[in-house]
Amino acid sequence: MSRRNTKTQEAVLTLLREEQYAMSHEGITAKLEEPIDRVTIYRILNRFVEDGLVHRIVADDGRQYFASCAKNCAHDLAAHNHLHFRCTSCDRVECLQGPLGVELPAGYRADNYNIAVSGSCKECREE
Amino acid sequence: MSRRNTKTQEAVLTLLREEQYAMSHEGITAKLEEPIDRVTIYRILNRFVEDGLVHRIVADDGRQYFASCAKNCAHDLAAHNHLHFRCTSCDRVECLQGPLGVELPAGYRADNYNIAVSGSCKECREE
DNA sequence: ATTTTATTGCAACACTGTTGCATTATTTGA
DNA sequence: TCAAATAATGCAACAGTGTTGCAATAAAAT
Ligand SMILES: [Mn+2]
Ligand SMILES: [Mn+2]
Ligand SMILES: [Zn+2]
Ligand SMILES: [Zn+2]
Repeated sequence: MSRRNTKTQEAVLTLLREEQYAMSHEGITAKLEEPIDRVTIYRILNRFVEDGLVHRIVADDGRQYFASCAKNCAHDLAAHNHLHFRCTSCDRVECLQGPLGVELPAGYRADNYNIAVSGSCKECREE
Repeated sequence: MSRRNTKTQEAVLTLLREEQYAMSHEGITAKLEEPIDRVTIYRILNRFVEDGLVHRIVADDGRQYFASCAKNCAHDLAAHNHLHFRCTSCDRVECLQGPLGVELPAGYRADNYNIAVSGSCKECREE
């Protein structure tokens, strides 16, 4: 099942690459000029994650956020072992700095990292 | 709005204190011998979190898990800055070891830590 | 051009968690 | 001890997020 190129997917990918924050489905919908079906957006995002173009963060608000993988992203598990910050005021989710030293007990295997902190970001606190 | 003592709440709290894993609403429901209304359980759990008796983890399956705070838990934010592991085979969520060195950029304030890793636990991998 | 099948849109669904409101039961304290 | 105040409960309805089924559409391959 090889992928096909569509305007729709291009639009979503471009959006994610231009945006410096991780975006929720809602946020993506809001920024797309041409309306795309909700379900289609979800399917596109899942495909992107599957293909390693994008990574998924589940924040403590229980929602999924999507961020384009960095250019230097090796697309391996460790590359996504970094901190995410969700500001409860502006509701933006940022990918922060490099890998965190997360160590599991012997015998455990990590398949996915989901490291998120919520609070208020610098910008919001300065008001 | 002071709290009142009820059998229902006792039952849930006892369950959480006896269980060594963080439990989901579903898991709690399954282990309660006397049936309690779904909504009541949710409300009880939210109260426990509010009162600092229990902490809430949102795993990357998007669901909430609840774990009794350790006896030595200071009930401050830092005390919950530890790793959680969800096994995708047995679906158990464990609270792991001590505080992780999570550093935020200057000017940010953390209100909640949600550090979760999913994968397979030792027990499941040994099969 | 024709065929193949990945992608889309729509409808319906599943799941988790919340809110409104009347009822019940724990506290308080007269 | 009893009555009043109100926290906790149960039920119904709702809200939000994400998924699945299926027919229609459109990209790619021949
Ligand atoms: Mn990230
Ligand atoms: Mn924990
Ligand atoms: Zn902010
Ligand atoms: Zn396991």
